[in-house]
Amino acid sequence: MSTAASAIAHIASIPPQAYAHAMPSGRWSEIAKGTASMSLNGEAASPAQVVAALGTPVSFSRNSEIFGDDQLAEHVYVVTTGVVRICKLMGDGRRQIETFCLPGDAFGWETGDRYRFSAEAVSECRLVRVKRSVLFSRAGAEPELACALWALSFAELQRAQEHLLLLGRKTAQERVGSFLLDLARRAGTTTASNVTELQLAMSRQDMADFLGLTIETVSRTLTCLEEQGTISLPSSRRVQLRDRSALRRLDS
Amino acid sequence: MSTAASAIAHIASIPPQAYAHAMPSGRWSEIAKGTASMSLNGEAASPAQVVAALGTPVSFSRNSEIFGDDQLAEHVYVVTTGVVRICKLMGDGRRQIETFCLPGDAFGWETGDRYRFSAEAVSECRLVRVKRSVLFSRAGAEPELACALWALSFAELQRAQEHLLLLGRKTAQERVGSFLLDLARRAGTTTASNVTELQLAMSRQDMADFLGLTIETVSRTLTCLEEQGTISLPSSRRVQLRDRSALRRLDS
DNA sequence: CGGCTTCTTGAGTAAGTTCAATCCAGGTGG
DNA sequence: CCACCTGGATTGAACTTACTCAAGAAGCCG
Repeated sequence: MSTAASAIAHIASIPPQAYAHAMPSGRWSEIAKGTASMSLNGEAASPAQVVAALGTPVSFSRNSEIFGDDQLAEHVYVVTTGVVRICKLMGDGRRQIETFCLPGDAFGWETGDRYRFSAEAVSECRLVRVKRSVLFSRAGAEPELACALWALSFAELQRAQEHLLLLGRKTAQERVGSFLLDLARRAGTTTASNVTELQLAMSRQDMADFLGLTIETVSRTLTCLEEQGTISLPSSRRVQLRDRSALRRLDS
Repeated sequence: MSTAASAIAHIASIPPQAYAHAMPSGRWSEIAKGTASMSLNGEAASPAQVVAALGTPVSFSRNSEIFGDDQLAEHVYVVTTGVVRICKLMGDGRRQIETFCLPGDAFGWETGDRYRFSAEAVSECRLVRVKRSVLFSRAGAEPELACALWALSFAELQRAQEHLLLLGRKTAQERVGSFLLDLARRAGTTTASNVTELQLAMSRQDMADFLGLTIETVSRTLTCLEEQGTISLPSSRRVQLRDRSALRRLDS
């Protein structure tokens, strides 16, 4: 299979959008009206697909680094399968995970010439890598692409803003509850018995660094939610949401 | 003075950029190269000015609401003078201030049709109000405007990402220190004796809700920094940065 | 079955919160 | 001019939540 053909296969498999509710993107003129759609070779396409069409597929293995902090920023990435963590490190080793990128999410946006954080594969993952120079030089001539860039980075902004409230003002229970609900919305599968189940790609340490807690607090909080009957934990990486209203109460 | 003429006066007084270091914006084709500039009637212009050129000036008095959470999102705003706080509220009254907008900053970005937070004037302030419908319908035809929109909302994203690290992983001292340094960079004035002085437009409560702390902790932390000789507090709303290296150590 | 990593649990501690007094600056009115 | 009032800021003491340190348990893979 040629690189181009394989890229097309990748693009087709990019899901509609992990954050669809926050992404009524499309042509600029349509954002104002709230109706919006994009196209790619005549087919309807999400912003992620419009961007991914300009790149080539790449794969990364579990825990490998996609790019490092302060590295020259040459590419933007769109996730096809798997999970990526975007993190910032402090001098003494404290780590904050800014976000987990799921299929359909894009990362690596910069206005400067260097990345301001690092990106690592949480699980095996397949991405589409797009040259920034290609993206930006084309955006000038293609309003639809420009709009897609805006929509994708704007989705990041919304996510970050929600996360500020979580980190600034929520309790440990609320943080874990919000996290589970968010993951369920973006990547949950609902079983026959109407129970939503989650496969956690990330470790407890990753969750802790995302939620601004310690690994022990995350573990204890999950146990506590299980004792309350809000969730069940068939195994440490699998979570079933038993009482969504209780979780939603935690989400505020 | 006609509205148009007064708008032009406003635009001219919008500062280069509060977050200049994060905004090498300009034409799309130039972002990739790292060189970039915009123009307005032949004059060089910042993204904020390009956007503000399409709006009309408005004023708000201290503590008045500019728009509320869940309100119909019809406008984007650019700050000319004064300070605006962008906040999210939880059901029980807990508040998180996402950001303080200073002259040159823009706020009110949305992809949906409603605001997802409220905006209030911290001090008397003058803004330029731009219709979203105008902005977006023009962006399709004017790549330079599209680029300005992207640059402005991207500046917000970078600020939010920095703030995530602060809220997730920093101690009270580090939070207050980072906050003071950030304000100094964006709005500080350096006196003859080479001491940077800040005028705080916001109350201790605002600072607390921005930093994810309580009002008492903010107050105690400032007192503590003063006792260490890092800052001095001629009055509760004026801060002098005495030992910047100590502050930078806190900023990590 | 070791030998590894990851996760859980427990006990003690510390950072920051809560509640409750002041304190202080800046208007207002006598 | 000064007493009074008011909203914001500071300080103190007790308390709580989440952290730290330490020990086990549970998976996972050779």
